[in-house]
Amino acid sequence: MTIDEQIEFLKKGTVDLIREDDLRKKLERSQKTGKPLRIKLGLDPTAPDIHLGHTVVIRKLKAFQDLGHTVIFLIGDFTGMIGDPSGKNVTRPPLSREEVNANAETYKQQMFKLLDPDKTELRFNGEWMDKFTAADFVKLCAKTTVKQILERDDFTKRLADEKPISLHELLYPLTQGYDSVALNSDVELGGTDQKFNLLMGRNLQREYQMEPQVIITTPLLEGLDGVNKMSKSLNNYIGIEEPANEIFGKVMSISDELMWRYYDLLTDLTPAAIASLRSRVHAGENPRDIKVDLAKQIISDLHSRTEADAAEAEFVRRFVQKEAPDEIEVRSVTAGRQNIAQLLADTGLASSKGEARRLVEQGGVRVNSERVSAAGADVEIGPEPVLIQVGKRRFLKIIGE
RNA sequence: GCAUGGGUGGUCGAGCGGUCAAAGGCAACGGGCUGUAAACCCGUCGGGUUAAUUCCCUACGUAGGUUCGAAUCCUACCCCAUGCACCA
Repeated sequence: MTIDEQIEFLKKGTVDLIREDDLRKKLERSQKTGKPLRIKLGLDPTAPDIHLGHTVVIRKLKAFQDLGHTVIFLIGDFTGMIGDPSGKNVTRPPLSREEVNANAETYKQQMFKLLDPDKTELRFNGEWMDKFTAADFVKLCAKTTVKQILERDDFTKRLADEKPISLHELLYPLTQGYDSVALNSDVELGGTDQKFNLLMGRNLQREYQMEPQVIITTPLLEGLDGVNKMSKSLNNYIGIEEPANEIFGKVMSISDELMWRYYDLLTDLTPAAIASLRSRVHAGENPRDIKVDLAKQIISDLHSRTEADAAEAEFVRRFVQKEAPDEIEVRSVTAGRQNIAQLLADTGLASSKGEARRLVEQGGVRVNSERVSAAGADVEIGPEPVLIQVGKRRFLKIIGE
């Protein structure tokens, strides 16, 4: 690829590239000297549960790797104590060395589903931050101004809303920025929400007489609801380690509109290819089929092509032909006649008896595929397994003993 | 420390002596429509109990109190936010 093509490739699906000229210079130099660029991605030491939202930026890292550059995961074990300012969870208890290491392992394991381990470095900012003395820290603080820090959107807003800002939160961008100095990074990636922090790294490098890093931001992926950003706490996410069937189902439940967004950010299709899919839908093709392809592509990346095919087959059987799933958990209870509501509560299919009653009354419960209409109904539990279904997706087989 | 405003169900947020298991929104769950789309519509949404919207228990920061009766009033305490205290 020519440098121009590389830049096009790297730019795809990004929001900010600051600055393109700097990137060009770095790429050219790297090509000439054969020295790979150092691409940094900062990670929180907690929550090692990566979901599809994170993969947007990971895919971009992969793009750099494919061009021969080195990816550096920077685990913010020190900054983790601060917590990225967001108004909530302003301080977090420091994690132990063991916990941090365990989380780092999980990161690796999950990240390497997409990335090449040989071109990846894993670092901790504790390496240098733990050695910082109070004097060092003061010197670091001297590199910026209060006004500059308060420039950050989040702070500006909270100030205006009379919401609290803890002093230490102001230090977050500073320590994160310093990591770029310590790592001598050429490029730092992050979500658009990280733009301020990334720029801080650029500024600090300049303060430390270094060549400033290029920053690239990727959009925040909308969650399954299509509105909020994908996050675990909103429960609108697809985890990177979820079983293929789950992923398939979740992808199929997104809106047609959101599907295009996912195509843009989560597949390797070129913009032109995506446009042609769009025109097929315009021409009357069922968007469902296009969505099936999307689901399969995502699963292929995270699992394998075979699993993607299997997930599709299972999906068709379950939801198109409305048959029971392949594998259903079997539970045994005391044999005999049992009240249906009590049974649902006992087996955990409903969280309480009242809840169970409601489910039955609303027609959400089937026993051996027959809808149960009265909460007072009894079910005979014998040696033959009884199939209980709650809603569309919860199944359990019960045998009496 | 002082002043002011706050602490309500998963969450946001109303209620400010009875009709409050507590409006409304969001989330969640079930049903309908469908492509398990989304949107939309209907219903449910503390726990137990009943033939029943029947009765009981738990719940509005914590602990006491006033009252026939308190999420609502009083007292103490805890917690949170903002402002004030220096420059003036």
